Amino acid sequence: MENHEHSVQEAVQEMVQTMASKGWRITDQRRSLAALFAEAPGYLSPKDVYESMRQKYPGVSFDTVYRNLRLLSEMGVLEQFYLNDGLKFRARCHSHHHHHMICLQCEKTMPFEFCPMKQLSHLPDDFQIVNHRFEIFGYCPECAGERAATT
Amino acid sequence: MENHEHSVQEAVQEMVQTMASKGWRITDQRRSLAALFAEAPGYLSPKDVYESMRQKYPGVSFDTVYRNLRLLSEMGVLEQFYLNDGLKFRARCHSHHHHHMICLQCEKTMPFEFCPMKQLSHLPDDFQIVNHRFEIFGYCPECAGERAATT
DNA sequence: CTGCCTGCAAAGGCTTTGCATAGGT
DNA sequence: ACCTATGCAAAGCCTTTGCAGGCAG
Repeated sequence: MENHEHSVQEAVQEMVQTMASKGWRITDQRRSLAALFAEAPGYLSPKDVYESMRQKYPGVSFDTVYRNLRLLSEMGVLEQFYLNDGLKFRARCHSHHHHHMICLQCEKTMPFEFCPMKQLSHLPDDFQIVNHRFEIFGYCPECAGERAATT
Repeated sequence: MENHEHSVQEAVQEMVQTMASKGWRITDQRRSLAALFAEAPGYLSPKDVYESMRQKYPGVSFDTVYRNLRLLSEMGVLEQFYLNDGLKFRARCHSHHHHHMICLQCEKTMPFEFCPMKQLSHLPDDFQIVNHRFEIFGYCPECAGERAATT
């Protein structure tokens, strides 16, 4: 939309190349799917994806959407997340490690740099850490504004 | 099992009283359900709960389990959590604020005190924070041992 | 041309809902 | 006695699977 136009293109290319490198066929739909996630500011449900794809491919079916979401997740291009109202997907961040603030209304995500694991000490040291999760939920500036206005 | 026998009883009482105070009937099954969660060291799936309840009440039905899990969640007695393999429940911690380490194998949870929000500064201050989530995933001492032994 | 990808249809899980009966208050 | 909670059955999602035809490589 603004000046990240370039990185969106890059992201699509990266996803497509990942698919191709694993021997998957690059269909129009899969390219569109990659573009959809590259541009999405937040999480998308299978239904969101279906609705969105249907505008361009009226005959698209739910099972194809599910198949590709699943495959893209298994391959690490997308990441799954259970928000309160079900399973959602977003492009996985391949850049440096960071965490997100997630808007409870529009589900847009905003990255921030602080990682609690750096500060963390004296845990029981016999617990073998594999990964972690840290998210802050709330309302983004736009949604917070709306809510304040209508209340 | 050991010396937290007392607090388990207390927890059951607390849950039962919460139900009663909202005008709900205290059936044997609901009391058992409360006991089940008071004693559970980690997360339970609806199926786990069903299997467990069935031992005591062979005629129990899945829909009753779901109904009560839902009601207890809405009332704040239980909390829901999507682990990788589906929706799970556990008794909500009513004590002081803390976070958990969660074992990827046995799904047992272990509390710890560190909260990243205390350390957190310079987030975009126009994001209106509502709540947050911080979990560390890995293997608990027992499961880590098993894994090391069998590998 | 070959074999994966798609759309269709149907099945599979998990969860919810409607109704008559059992049971708490 | 009243009214909620339960069990049964069926329906409702959401997601996956099997199959024949279409399309990328």
